[in-house]
Amino acid sequence: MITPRSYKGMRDHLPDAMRLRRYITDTLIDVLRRYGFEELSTPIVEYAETLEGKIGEDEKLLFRLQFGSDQLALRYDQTVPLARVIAANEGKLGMPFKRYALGQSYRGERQQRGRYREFWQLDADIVGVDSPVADAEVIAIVCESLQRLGFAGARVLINHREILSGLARVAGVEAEAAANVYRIIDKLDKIGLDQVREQLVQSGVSADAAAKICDFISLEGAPDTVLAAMQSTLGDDEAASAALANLRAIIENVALLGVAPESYTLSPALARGLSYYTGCVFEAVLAEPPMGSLLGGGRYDNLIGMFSKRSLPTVGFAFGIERLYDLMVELKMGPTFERFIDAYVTIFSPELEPESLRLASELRAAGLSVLTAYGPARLGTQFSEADRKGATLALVYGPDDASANLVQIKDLRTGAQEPAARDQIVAAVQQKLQT
RNA sequence: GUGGCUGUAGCUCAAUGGCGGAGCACCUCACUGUGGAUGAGGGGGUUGUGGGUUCGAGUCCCAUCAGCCACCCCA
Repeated sequence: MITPRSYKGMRDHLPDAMRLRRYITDTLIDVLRRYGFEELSTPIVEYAETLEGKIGEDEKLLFRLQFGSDQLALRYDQTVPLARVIAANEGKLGMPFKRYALGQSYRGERQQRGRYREFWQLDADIVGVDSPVADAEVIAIVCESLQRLGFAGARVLINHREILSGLARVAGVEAEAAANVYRIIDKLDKIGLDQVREQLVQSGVSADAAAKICDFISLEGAPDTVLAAMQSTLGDDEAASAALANLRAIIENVALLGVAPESYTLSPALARGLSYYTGCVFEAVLAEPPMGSLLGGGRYDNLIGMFSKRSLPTVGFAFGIERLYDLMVELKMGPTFERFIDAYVTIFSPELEPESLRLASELRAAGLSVLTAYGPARLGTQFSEADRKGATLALVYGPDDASANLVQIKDLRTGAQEPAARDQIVAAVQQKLQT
């Protein structure tokens, strides 16, 4: 016998889990469709060279595999494969191109809460425009989606990579040390300002520069206030000023798109790890319980250029389905899914089995989800199974019903039972389901 | 990848180094044309796995696997 075990960090999704997971992804995809996104899906396996050199230090987390002499890897996210497929099909797609994709990605991390080696993401991107309207649109989508799922308290944190670069320059940090600075300030929420200052100094940043950086990342308040304060620190840096103007435009458009002010905030400490981001970056977090970010995204204007002579500006993000799901289970959110089968057709006796199966067939042809018994059994047992399997109605066709041309329809929600004419059964069942 | 904690029935958890249990869930019956309630009965475990110490190990030791937490980093 083989021990039935699954690989660490990877989990099976049983029907109970899949109902909620499907609800989550259906809800999110519905929002994306209303914004005009189209589905574009790529393979899980890529040539290793496609993924290498795009994601930064975490490249060591790539699951690598070899088939014959082919050097392959499982995708680490869906963004890099998107860049590849866009570069190869640019002429067919028509810019700007808005895509979404639902699927697994793989990272060889040690498993922890909210972190799995196989995890599902719903990725969405707008390819081919650098307008701040596009950045604003994806942020609006994110806010709307979280609302729809019921995460009223979630907040979207927004920052800009070029503002961080400007901060590093203005503080006098060497270009090579900048990545380290981003990594440290990104931990502000977790370790606090004093620890950030300490770690900055430890990493070789001067006390003066560390103080400047800490002042900057402590900025908070309404976007206008924060932007003005940023401007006064970074005003002399040309690239940072451009980034501030860009971020201002994005924020203005987010408001125009109808997003409530309390659902997003500027967060000067937000850095995000993936090395391909070039502009605006954002993520969504929930204050309680702790779960890391529910989604993450930003603008990456140079990634497609790594696969093509011509680069294409792109902004995108990915929902973390595992985290959304785990949180919704923990917080008892989402529908209850008590009745997800329309009808269960009982089988009274061997003689009446054929007619019961015909009955089920008619209901299915009308588009209903129908279970049948797999043989005669005590009616009590059959009702019990019908209830357990989530049926709304149970149908009985017994000898008395057969001779009277009736079918008994029992509503398992209430226990009430009524007869219906055999030749009107589809309409009668549909009518019952409406109530 | 590094460090720490945990692992007993499907689930939640008991059991001083001395006979492995409870509640819930599941199955059968009371009930041969009616589920949820009630009652009676039943099935379930190599105590994650493999070694070791001991007269005796769920309990102590080592290894391993998995999960949780902290790093690292991230959805």
